[in-house]
Amino acid sequence: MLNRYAGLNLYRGFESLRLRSSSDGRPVVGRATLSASGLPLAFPSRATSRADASSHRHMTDSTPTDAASSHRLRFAPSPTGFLHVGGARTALFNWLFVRKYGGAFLLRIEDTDKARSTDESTRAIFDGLRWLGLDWDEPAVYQGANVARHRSDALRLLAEGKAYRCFCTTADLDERRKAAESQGAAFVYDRRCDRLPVDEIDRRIAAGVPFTIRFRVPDGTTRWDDMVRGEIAFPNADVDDLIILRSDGTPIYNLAVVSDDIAQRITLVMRGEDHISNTPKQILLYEALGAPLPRFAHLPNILGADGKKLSKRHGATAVGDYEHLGILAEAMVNFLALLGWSAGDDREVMPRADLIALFSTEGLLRKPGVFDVKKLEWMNGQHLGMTSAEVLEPLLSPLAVSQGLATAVELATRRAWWLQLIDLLRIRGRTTVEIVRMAVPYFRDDFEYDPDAVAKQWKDRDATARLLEAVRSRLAGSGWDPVELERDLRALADELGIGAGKLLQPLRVALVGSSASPGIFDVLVLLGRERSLRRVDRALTMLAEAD
RNA sequence: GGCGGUAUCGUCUAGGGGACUAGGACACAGCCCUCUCAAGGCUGGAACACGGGUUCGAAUCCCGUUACCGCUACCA
Repeated sequence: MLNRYAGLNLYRGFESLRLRSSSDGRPVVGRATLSASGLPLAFPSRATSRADASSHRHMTDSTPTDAASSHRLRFAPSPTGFLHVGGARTALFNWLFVRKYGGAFLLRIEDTDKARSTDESTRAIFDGLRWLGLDWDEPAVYQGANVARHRSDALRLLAEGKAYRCFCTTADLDERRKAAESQGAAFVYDRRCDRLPVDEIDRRIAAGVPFTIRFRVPDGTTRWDDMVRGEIAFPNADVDDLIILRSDGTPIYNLAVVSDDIAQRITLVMRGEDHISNTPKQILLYEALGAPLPRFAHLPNILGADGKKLSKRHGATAVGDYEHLGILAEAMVNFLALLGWSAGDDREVMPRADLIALFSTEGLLRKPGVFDVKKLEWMNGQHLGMTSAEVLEPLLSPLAVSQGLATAVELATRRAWWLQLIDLLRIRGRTTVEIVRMAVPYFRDDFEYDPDAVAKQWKDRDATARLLEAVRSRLAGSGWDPVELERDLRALADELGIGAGKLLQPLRVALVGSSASPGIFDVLVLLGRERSLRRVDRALTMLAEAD
């Protein structure tokens, strides 16, 4: 980790501030395009271009985009892990809002917790958003690049008497907190440092006693009209005097967010419900800083099957996990959109364009929802069925290659054939991974024969052998297209006096080793005459060999 | 503990005083279609947390209870 906070020189900064009555602090604008950590990733991708963003816009209906009231929303994840589905959902709603009503969707990486933030996580967040197709409209901002502004905002509050120095140590605070809790009481900071005489404060500063800066919460009640929950009010008495600047001069979350949201002129803060209790603190900070308030919207949490907030122990919770499981980004977006929002009618499966067109803040839900993987898979199957083979091919080819089914060159040479196979398989599978698995017998001869299918369809070995013998000679003389094959094979069944199924099922096992596959005549065409006959021959051999 | 939030089938939801013997979807079961599977169609079981109000009338409004979730850091 690079020492991105080097050179803060905090005590000097504090001193100079104390002598001055206001922070003259030249506004420090974060160098947004530069990653504080040196990541070469400031711009997301071509998908971020203005042109692209506006192409989304014209797909939606109406909604004014007059610059004066243009919305500015942001997604502000902390890079301490992979992009979680909860975070992805939050990002999606912010994105949907902007694509629907106009404005800008911003990305801010909250990397001020240097102990936990990693470049790898930042990359994972970019990858996840890119995969989902959630493009942001301005270069990503790194919060760590703005600590100077955060600090000057904190010092300004100090200078204006809206905050005070607190000399209490962490150890002391912990002890008092523990004591209060053991008596069943809620711990609230008793403002003892706010009552220190001026000369005592000066003495401690002179003695180099470390201090934090605490925001002095005013009397009254803080309320706001939450876009999803209606009015929420907190008596300020329940809001603790929060620390806004650590004793090492770095900012605390609530201050940093407010400072950045003001700087980025955010108009609507849409985030998870776990931030509800941070909101009064932040509103108070906006007011103290003299900045106009944004609107707030708190989305419900996403829960695991056990009803607890979704976390790693629930299994796959990173969006990247689902990408690897074979879920389509379109399906993931669709599914996530329905977790906390409803179109108001019974519409569930829909493409992104409809999601944008139908999105409305009215449809935002308050109740936490359980992440149901089964339904995600079903929805993915629906999307697979709606997506053309041409679109699916670039997704499936790498998988087929990595599974050793073929080389990329081979796939390219047999593209028409490959597309035809995809077309037959896409409505039968629920994930791309499953489709590739189903494709195995069409690529390789060493596929597995399903024991159950063999036991059931090749029960009477002699009879099956005679049957396949007949099928083989009929196949050898048949024209090789679905219509002729069907005609000839059905005729054979008639001649033999058996139902078509009695003939086709044993053949299916011979061809693909399973009792489930696309229509048998399509399978024959896909396999080709030579390979089909070879597989029948092999089945005959297997039937003869078996005791 | 304190503060805040939420409460309709197992799950996601529709519902916003009478159209509700509560609708749809996933999952589950059965049937149909059919060369199998998938898809599709049909059918079935399955819910308004509880208690008070308000009202001619409450899933819908109000209060309380309960349950669950979140927050309660010199984390974000």
